[in-house]
Amino acid sequence: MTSRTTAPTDALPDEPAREWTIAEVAQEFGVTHRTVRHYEELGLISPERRGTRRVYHRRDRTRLALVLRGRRLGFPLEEISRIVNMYDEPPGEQGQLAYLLGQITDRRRDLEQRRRDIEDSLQELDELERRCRRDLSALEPASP
Amino acid sequence: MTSRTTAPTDALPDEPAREWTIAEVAQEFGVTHRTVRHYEELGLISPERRGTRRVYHRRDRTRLALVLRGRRLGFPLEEISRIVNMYDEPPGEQGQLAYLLGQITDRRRDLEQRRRDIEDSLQELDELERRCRRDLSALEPASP
DNA sequence: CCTTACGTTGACGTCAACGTCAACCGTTCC
DNA sequence: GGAACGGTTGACGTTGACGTCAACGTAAGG
Repeated sequence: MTSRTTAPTDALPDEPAREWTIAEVAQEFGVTHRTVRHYEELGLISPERRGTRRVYHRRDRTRLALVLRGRRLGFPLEEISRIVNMYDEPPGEQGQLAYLLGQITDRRRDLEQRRRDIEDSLQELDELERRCRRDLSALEPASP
Repeated sequence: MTSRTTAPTDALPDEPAREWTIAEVAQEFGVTHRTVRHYEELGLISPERRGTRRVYHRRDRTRLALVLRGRRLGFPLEEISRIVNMYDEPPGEQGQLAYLLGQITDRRRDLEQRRRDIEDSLQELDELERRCRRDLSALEPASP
């Protein structure tokens, strides 16, 4: 009940190995089942197949949360794919690791730029609000 | 020379009323002329028309900068349109102002959510980098 | 056994944000 | 004066991120 859509970032120790259907994850994350399947087509998540049905585990939910955060930030899904795959690759050899470090640097630069953009936007919003309130109080000096 | 694409946020006092061609603004802002025209079709900028040619003024550059910042943040252009139009509307009457204040609140909420997402992402990147460097130093204890 | 609910696979549709191309116009410069 | 250059207007193409629809499978409940 902490957030509007049930905030499924949980890892409750009492549920040892829960499983979820597509309808459950879709609803909990506030997306359609089509979106979930689309992400699977792009390799962003790969749920277990039990017969023909998809079975989602905590791992899938973790990845989906990462994907949706990337989406909120406006990243294209292909880039998101590379990002989430950075996180659960095996340690790898030195070339891989150096490459990964480079990717990390790039991503950090990008995110820091975005943060600056956001700070600037917020500041300008503050300014605009001040002007707005000033104009408003100029219209009616006493609140009716 | 502060940024890669000449950072055209200037307002040099020595140039009293400069004008720009589409090629100039496109190059300085790092977009194509098609993009600039597209933004005009959507009403995001409205350059002067001298005969058939477009003539851009500081006002257009200011708006374009706002638009591109919104784009970097991943906002859809339609939403960006509403945002930039918030900034240079006339003061308006009390209903308008109240509405505007509501919009400001909404935008702020959105931006703050994004900022949280970015902070989280940056933290996780830090973690990943630490793991990465640890793995790397485990491979070659002395740098060759 | 039949319905109902949920799930699955294509496959086509859509919408935003441009890219690309053709055809054309107006200066300018040799 | 004509060729090159930059600009303009359609108009169609493309890509990403899904929406939507049809047709079908299957497990559960009455």
